[in-house]
Amino acid sequence: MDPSLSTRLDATQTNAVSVLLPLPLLSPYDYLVPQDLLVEPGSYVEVPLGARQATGVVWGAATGNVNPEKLREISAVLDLPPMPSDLRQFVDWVSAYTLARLGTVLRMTMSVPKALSPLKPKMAYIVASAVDLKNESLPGGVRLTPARRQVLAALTDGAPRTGAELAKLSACSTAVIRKMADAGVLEKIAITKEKPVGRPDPELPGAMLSDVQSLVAARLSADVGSGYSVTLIDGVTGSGKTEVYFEAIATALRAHRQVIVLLPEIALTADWLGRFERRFGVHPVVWHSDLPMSERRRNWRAVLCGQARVVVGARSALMLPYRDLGLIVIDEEHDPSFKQDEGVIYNARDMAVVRGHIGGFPVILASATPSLETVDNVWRKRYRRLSLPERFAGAKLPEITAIDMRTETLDAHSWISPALARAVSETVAKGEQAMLFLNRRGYAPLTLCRACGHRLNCPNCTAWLVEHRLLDRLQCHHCGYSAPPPLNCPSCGAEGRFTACGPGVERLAEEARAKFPDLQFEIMSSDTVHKPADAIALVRRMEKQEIDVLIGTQIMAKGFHFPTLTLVGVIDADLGLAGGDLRAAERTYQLLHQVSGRAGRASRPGRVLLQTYQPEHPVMQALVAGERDGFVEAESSERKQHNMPPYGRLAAIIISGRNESAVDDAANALGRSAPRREGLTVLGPAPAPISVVRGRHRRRLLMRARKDLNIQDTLRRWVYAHKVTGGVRITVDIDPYNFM
DNA sequence: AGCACGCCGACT
DNA sequence: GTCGGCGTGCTC
Repeated sequence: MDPSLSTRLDATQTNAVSVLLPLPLLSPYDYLVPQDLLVEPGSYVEVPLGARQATGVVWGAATGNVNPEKLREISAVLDLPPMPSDLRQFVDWVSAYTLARLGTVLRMTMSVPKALSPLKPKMAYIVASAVDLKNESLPGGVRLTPARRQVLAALTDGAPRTGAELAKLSACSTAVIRKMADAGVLEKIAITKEKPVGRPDPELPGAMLSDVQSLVAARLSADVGSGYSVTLIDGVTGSGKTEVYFEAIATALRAHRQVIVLLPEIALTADWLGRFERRFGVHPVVWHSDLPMSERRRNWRAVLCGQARVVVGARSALMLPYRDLGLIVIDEEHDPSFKQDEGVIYNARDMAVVRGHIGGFPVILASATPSLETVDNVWRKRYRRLSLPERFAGAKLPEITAIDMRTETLDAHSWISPALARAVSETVAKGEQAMLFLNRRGYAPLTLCRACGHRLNCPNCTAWLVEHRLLDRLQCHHCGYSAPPPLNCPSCGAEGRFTACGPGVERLAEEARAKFPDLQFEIMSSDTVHKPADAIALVRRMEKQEIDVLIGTQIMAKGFHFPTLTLVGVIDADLGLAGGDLRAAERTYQLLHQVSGRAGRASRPGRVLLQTYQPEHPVMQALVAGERDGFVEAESSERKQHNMPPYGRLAAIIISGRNESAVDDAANALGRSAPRREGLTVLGPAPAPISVVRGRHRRRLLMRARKDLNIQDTLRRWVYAHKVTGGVRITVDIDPYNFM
């Protein structure tokens, strides 16, 4: 043993531990453990920090890298089960991989500070022991009025009720109750009741599965409890992926293991929850960003204490303190929304696999259009693939045709080609419905002045303002800026000379209404559908055939089932291909495939028309020919050639700040000191494509490295050796998806 | 994240 | 002369 270490341990009497705090700190702090406190790794503790108290987690042995005389004592151990060790390992791993500070990653797991302390007790009433209900004799000569009789009746089961509950049950005012308490008829007690979360029942009958589905379900179930594995369920839309992974969930439940299901935010629909409830008898515990505080609190505690058995949510559900996690399902694994772009920048799909590896349990990825990253892992035999090739109940995949827009003649300010218009008429004439897809919100993406050519742009960002005619406002989709449309041009002062350029869904709806005055149209975008209830209402109206044509953005693409929808028209199939995004082609393919899947989901066959100016593009060719695998292989060899992910590593370094020259200086300094070594290139600095967002100027550097190089080490030595001032911030994005 | 310290503009 | 803006730095 190192003698200096032993004296140091003696000096601190060895009863010190390290405590990680949910603050932007790089490492844990050491604290003394008082004799009367019992702590273990993972204990949630309260510690003094400067002048205040903070809650943290015991991370392990003392680090010993601070003067022992500076150490202060842990104040209290919270009355909670300790943070499980696999979650602590996971926090360490995520921090090391993403280069986010350790304390910042811990904070994601402690996102509900109120959940750490016990619920504050409420006052409730029970019948006083002196009251004899049989003889109706009340103490202190209190008369038994009808209202008072009602109150006593509401309490006969012995359960305490709050004043408000009791007043409601017995249809009287709280004054009656207070009076009865004062007279000694009721007794006031403190209660801390927490509504328990539902317990899913795996033994309820599941859906009828086809032979292939049963086989896949059985193989997934066999994995549960036998260690780490990753399986891709590769199944076309409507092949019953959900019902199949439900059986794996049932197996995990029988084995008393907790389960996470991650869904893209917009796929967490009433439809999905309904299917879960039909299979397991209750709603799952849900977790997403706009959950009310009381529910967040309850769910967080239910996860830690083990009452929550299945948690369904967006990516942040991965960071909750599960005590016996045994299965993670990532539905729509290819979806780009699993990548978090702010704060701790991470990809929930990849981190879920890591969590499965640390915890030693299976991870299931499901998709009809798996990401190239995942397919490559299948090819390299790191993941297993199970295929569901058939649409359930005999439904056929839609036929996809391209409309060559170069040969169609369209009027000015018109985006629906004659060919598509004909298809809409035919479809509606058969008593079926159509969908027009345009992935652009609002009326028009650009407004310009015909007098001087000025473009209306956002005061905080280098972006155009999007006109939203339904709201009569101009909006910036990058920072949320919103203003009424001006009368005069801010540049030349000309009045009423503005002209809208390009279509959004609102403008498309205007054209469609003019072309088909007898049909019913409805717009579906995040502007018209805010709550799940809005979506349910819309689905109902579709089912009742009150809508002939649905016009919308990508929120229509997922999780909705419209039985008599048989035509999908894609207005601008090329839209996502512009811009130098590494995954533009892959993403466009996935999105258009997804939207196409809305057509003909029941007994009637569907068809899809893609309006494109480049029908020879590999994405269009693959969609039309139904050649998904060929497309993925072509995309793969393209990426391989350029050493792009998944065949090389990528990291973006973003330098931002309000002072443009300070940002430039910092970016140039980073560029000059970029590491030079074999197998590694650094590009930039260059202004970000949207160079100002929310008033912050941004420059980017891009690092590309061979797969066997440890880019985190390189980045730490390079980027974090720079100290920046003047409000400049440096962010590192490992495996970037967003190049804006 | 808080909170204190510290150095430059408009007020009792 | 002070009050106060929030930039920088520290908390075991």
